[in-house]
Amino acid sequence: MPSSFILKAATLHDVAREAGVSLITASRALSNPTLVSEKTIARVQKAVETTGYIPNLLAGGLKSKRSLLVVGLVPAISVAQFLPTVQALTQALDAAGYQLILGQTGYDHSREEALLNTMISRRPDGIVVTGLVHSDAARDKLRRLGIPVVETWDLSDRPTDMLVGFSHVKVGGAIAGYFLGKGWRRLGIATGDDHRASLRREGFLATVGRDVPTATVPAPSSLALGRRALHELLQADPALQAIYCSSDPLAQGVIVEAQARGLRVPEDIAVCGFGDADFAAHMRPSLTTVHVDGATIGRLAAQLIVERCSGQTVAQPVVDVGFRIVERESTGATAPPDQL
Amino acid sequence: MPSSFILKAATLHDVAREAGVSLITASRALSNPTLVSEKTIARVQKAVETTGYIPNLLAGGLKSKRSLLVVGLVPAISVAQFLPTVQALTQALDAAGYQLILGQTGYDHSREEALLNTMISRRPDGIVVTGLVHSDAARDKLRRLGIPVVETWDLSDRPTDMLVGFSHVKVGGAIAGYFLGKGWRRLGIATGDDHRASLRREGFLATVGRDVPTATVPAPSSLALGRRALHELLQADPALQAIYCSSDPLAQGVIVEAQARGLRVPEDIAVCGFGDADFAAHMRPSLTTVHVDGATIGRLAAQLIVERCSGQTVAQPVVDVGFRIVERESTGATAPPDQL
DNA sequence: TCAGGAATTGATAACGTTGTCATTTTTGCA
DNA sequence: TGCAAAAATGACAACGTTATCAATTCCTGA
Repeated sequence: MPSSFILKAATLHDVAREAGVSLITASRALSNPTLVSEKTIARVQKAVETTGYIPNLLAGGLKSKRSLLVVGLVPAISVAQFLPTVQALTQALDAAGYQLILGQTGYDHSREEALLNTMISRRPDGIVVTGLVHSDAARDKLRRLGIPVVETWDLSDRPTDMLVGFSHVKVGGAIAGYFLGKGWRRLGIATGDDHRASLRREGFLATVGRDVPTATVPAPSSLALGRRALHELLQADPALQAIYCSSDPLAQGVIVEAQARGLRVPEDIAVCGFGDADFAAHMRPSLTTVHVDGATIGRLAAQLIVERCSGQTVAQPVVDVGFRIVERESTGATAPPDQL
Repeated sequence: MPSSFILKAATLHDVAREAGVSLITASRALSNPTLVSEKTIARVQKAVETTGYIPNLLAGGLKSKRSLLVVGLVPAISVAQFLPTVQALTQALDAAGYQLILGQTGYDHSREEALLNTMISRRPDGIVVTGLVHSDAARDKLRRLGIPVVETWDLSDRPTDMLVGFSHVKVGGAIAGYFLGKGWRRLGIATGDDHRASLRREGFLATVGRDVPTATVPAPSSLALGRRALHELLQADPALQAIYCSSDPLAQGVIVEAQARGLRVPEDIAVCGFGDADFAAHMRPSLTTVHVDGATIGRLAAQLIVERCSGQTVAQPVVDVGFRIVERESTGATAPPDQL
C-alpha cells in the first residue's frame, strides 16, 4: 500500500522556515550562493537535508525561463550509429546540469513539425538534431523562438543555427577514390534509403563518374538486409569486385552472405562499411569502414548549447569533425597481429 | 542574425483574446474539450493557429501536478540490449502524450541516488528503471513521494512498486540444463560483471551443481572482450565443450576467436549467448541465444505508468514476460534453408 | 410558461520558484 | 568616529497555466 503514506514534498518555503531565513534568501543560497554569506548557506543546506527538499524545476524553469532541458532528436533509438553521440551528449549535458529529452523522428519527415511542437512545449534550452531540420516551417519557427539548435552528422550551407558534422558527399567520394585506387572497376553499392546514405551514394557516383549497381534497403539497415542486398547485387553483376555499404551491419550481412556463397572476402569481393561499429575491427575478416567520431559530435553539440545558454557568443558555430577510412582485411589490408 | 528577431511566444492569454473567450475557457478547449461547446473549440483552435501558440508544459505541469514526463534509467545508452525497450517505451509514452527523459546510471550503484534526485526535480509522473532500484534510501524516497516506478529486466520478491521482467536465475538454469541435456560436461562461462549477468551465472552453477571456469569481463561487454574471454577460458580448460556467454556480442567474440584458433563451432566448441541481438540469427554459424522480448517490456512499462497516472488501479503490477532459448547452429542446430 | 437541471462560461487564486527593486547590515577608510 | 560603499537580506510580484468555485445560458418536460 505505498500510496497510504504520501507526504507532501517539502518546498523552498519549508526550507526557509527551517533555516530561519526568508524564502528568497533560501533560493539564492542554493542557486546563486555568491550573494549569500557562508553562515547562511550552511544553515540553508542543513535545512535542505532535514526537510528532504528536492527543487521543483518546473517552477524554477517557468520563472527563470531556463528549463535546463535539452531535446535530442534521433531517427530511431535503435540505430546503433548514433549511440555514442547520444551517450556523450547525455553525459556532457548532465555534467553541466542539463537533462536530455529523447524524441524519435522516424525516417520520414512528416512527423518532424508535430514532434518539434511537442518538444517545444517543454521550453527546452536547446535542441540537438541528428541530421538537419528538413522543413522550412520548422526551421523558421526555431529561429523565431530563438532556441539554440545544433544539427549534427551532416553539413549544410545554411544551417538552422549551429552544426557539428561532416560531409557525406565527401565520404562517398573518398570511398570511391579508395576503390578506384585499388584498381577495382566493377563496383556495387548496398545502401539504406535515408537522406544521408543517399548523399554518400551521390558522392560515390560523382567520383566514379558513372552509375553502378545499387541495392537499396529500407532504413534502418541491418545484417539481415545486407545478406539480401548482396543477393540483389550479384544478380545485377555476378562479377562485382568491391561493394560499398552504407552501414557496418549492412556490410557484415554482405560478408556473411558472400561467405555463405563460397566467395572469399576480400579476394573474390571486397567490402567497405560505414560507421566503424564496435564489432568492425573484430570480425573475420575485419571490416574496412569509415570512422566518424560520434562521441565527439555529442560532446561538441553539448558544449555549443551550454555556451550559448550561458550567454557567450559561440566562436565556431559550425564544426566539421571530418572522417577517416579505416583500412582492414575486408579490402585486403594485412591483418595486424591479434591483440589479446 | 537569428537573435535579432525573437518574438515573445504567444501565451494562452493571447489565444483567449484572439478567440474572444476567457483565459480559462481557452485552457479547457485545449485540454478538456468535453466541457466546451464545439463552436468555442473551433474558435479557440483557429486562434491557436493564427497566434502560433505552443503550450507551456512547465506552467501546466506546475499547476496541474502532471508533468507528462517519465524518467527512463539505463545503465548506459550504448548497451544495445535495452534499445528495443527504450524504443518501445518512448513510442508508447509518446502516443499517450508523455515524453521520456533519459538518465544513465552507470554500472556502479553509487550515483543512483544523486541521479534520482536530479530526475525527481523534474517532477516526473513515473520512473522506469532497467534493473532494480538498489539503494534502500532511494526505494523509500520513491515510495514516500508516491511516484509510480516500474522496474524492468529483472524480478524481485519486493519490488519498489511495479515490475516487468523475468528471472535471470532461471535463464542461467535453463541454459545449463540445455547444455547438460546435450551431454556436454566441460562447460565454461564468459560473463559481464553486472548484477543481472551474475544472477544468470548463479542459476547456471546451481543447475550444474559445481563451479565451472569463468572469464569475467567488465560491463558493458563487447565482441572484443569476448575474444579475450575465450583466450582466458581455454587457458583454464583447453578442452571446453560448451560456453555460455552473458551477451550476444560477447558470444560473437568467442566464436570469432574460436574460428581464429581453428576451432570449429559447434563441433569443437558450442556457444550460447543472451539477448537475441539482431545479428544473432544471421551470423555464421548462427547463434543460439536467449530471446527476451525487450520491446514488450518497454510497452508494458509504459502502459503501467499511464494506467497508474490516469488514476486506475493497476490489475497486474508485476509481470513476468519470461524468455526462451532459441536454438541455432552454434550449439548444433541444423541450419534452416537461407531465407532471402 | 416556467421550474429545475444540465451545459457552458467565467473570476479568482493558486502551483513553487526567481527577477526586480528596496532595505538592512556590515565593512572599509578618511 | 562617521559616512559612503559594499554585502547581505528581504518584500513583492510574476512566470503561464489549471483547480476550484461561482455565475450564466440553454434545454427539457410538466
